[in-house]
Amino acid sequence: MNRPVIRETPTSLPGFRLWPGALDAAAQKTLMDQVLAAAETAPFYRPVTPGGRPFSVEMTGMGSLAWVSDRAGYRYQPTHPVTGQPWPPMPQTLLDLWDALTGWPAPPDACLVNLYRGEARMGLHQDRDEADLTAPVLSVSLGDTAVFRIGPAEGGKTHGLKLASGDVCALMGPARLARHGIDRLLTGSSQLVPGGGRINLTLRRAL
DNA sequence: GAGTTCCA
DNA sequence: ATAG
Repeated sequence: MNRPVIRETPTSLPGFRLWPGALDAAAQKTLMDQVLAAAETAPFYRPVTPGGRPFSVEMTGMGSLAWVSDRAGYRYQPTHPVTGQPWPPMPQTLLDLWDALTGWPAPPDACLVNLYRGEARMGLHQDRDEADLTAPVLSVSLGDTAVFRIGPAEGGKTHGLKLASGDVCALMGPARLARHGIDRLLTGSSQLVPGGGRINLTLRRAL
């Protein structure tokens, strides 16, 4: 990355790690441009749940695999569901960030790109569609600040925190299966995403 | 606003 | 049935 991580904020949930401002403005812009370039060939689309209800977020992906949802269920697949083309490659900056922050010995093979605009949100859920549930999940926030909600895997009390552009967080170890979601955006808090909104990059090992 | 339960 |  252009710039090393400055600090890690302690959190009350063991295994949930937060690096506020891990990416400086220049690194955010570089990454934003890379995501927009990827979206030229892998356009954002709106998935549906297995029950046929549309998501409020739009999605695309990068890397050898990306997570998709449709009437057939949840899965990782190697191609864009609309174009049928392979996902664009994962930017090297993301592979470097994964190495630097997680130290996991194998690189991520999937990067889900979620676009939040307006009232878009993501209900509380667990990431459990990956083959190896011990590998970390790394999340990069770009654009508008969002209220992120997280709580224990077993259920119980959750708490909300703001994730701003350039913040990076991880679910690892005992927090790997933590319940988490996005309550709402603070619309207009950033100008990074063209047309406004927030883009979240989620790096995972799907296989 | 936060947290729980239910529905499908 | 699902991250709705």
